[in-house]
Amino acid sequence: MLDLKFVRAQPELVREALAKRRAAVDLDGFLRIEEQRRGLLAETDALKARRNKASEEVARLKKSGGDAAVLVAETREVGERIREYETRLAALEENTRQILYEIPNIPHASVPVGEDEDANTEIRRWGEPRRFAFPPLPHYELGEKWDILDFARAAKVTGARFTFAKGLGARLERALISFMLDLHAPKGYTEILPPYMVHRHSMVGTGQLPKFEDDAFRVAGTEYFLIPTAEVPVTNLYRDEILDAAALPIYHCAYSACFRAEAGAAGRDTRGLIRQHQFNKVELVKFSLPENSYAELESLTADAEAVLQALELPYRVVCLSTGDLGFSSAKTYDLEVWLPSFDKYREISSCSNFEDFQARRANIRFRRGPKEKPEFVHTLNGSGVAIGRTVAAILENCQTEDGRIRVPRALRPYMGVDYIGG
RNA sequence: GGAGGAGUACCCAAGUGGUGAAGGGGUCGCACUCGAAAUGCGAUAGGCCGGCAACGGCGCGUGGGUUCAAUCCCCACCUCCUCCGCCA
Repeated sequence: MLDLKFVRAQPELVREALAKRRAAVDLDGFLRIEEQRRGLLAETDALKARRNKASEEVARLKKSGGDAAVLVAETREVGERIREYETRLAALEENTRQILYEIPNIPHASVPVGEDEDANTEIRRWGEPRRFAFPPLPHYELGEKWDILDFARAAKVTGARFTFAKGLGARLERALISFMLDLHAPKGYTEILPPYMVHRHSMVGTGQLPKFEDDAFRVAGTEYFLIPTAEVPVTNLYRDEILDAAALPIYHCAYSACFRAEAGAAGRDTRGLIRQHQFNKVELVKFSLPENSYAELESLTADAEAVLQALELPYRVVCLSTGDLGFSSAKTYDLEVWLPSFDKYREISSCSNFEDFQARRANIRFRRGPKEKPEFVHTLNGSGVAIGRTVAAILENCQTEDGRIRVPRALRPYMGVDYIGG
């Protein structure tokens, strides 16, 4: 959520930012309603001031044995007008809040301007895509070949976009989770195992709602949502709190299952592990002083990259353009891992600085000193990294000519084997 | 799921319809002190909204209601505690 005062003071800046994002928001309409709201609020407050004064007078009269009947009758009318004004005010407030909740964040000045992912800029590459002396198999064929991934039975038991991992496949998921958490912990990330369901307010807090309700799974008969990422519960950990500046920055890492309805993704990535309704992910979340958040974004991205480097998986870092940037983010680096079967780099991590956009929604603040006014923290997060896509990347990048999978050295202590298959 | 109890500030806690929401601890400031402790004095309901400001409004878990006026009365909900039931 943007700062209402900022929107009012700098509407042209906001308009420009929205245009860069190709976001359609009726800013003039919003400002008009917002002005009405403030006018009505002032009138309502004035009426309330009158009523408060009159009530005090009634109390005084009654105490001294006087007759307050006339004043009471007068004030009753004021009360009725207040009620009427408040009803109209509530409607206007609901209106402005709804619009404000659906205005995306303003991209940082360093974000490349462009319509879509074609305008993303490559920042750096690590590793060399391997040249295969044989035609590499896609991960889903390798997974079925060694009976470590079972898509058919998952479809039978649950439906499309679900998977059973079996044997060393299940072990590989578990190994990756442990490996990643163990890698992040020494860098100051306190591990969190969060609830996999949250209420509506938390989804609003991080920006998934109200605009993207179709993308989320709602548990029928409840107000709970399955989390699309651990970002939601972990960022909301400190909602409605005022943190001590000395406690910042706060780093958390969290493993969770993630659930996504993938609305609008029909026909895309239908095979394999790339796009599932349920997948595992280790997430990194930071709470930072505003002045440090861009430095924190760089180190967060480096911490996510460390995972791929340790697993010897070639990747590149791209900076998302204004047209490709997520709703809540001011700046995002995607890590894209090399996937031989696609002959392409595919997203495996997304590292973002949300500045105070989520903090304002979730009301997460900090205080610099005992007498200082609270300020909003900056929140950041990044996948560190998506487990399912890492499994896909390992199977494809580490396959041998006979179709076995050479386990990356860093993972062997967790796997207990050097090869999968054979 | 059932029965009972409770939610007031950083913590404990009083307040049962009427101007300022007691008191204590803690914290901050000042005094005393070489310094600290102890002591004394003072401050301390955060915060949010509107306003250039003066100031006004909101705020006792949340949302409604009754009333000229609600921390207080009524209704619903949320959370926590105790007991019962069920349960990995």
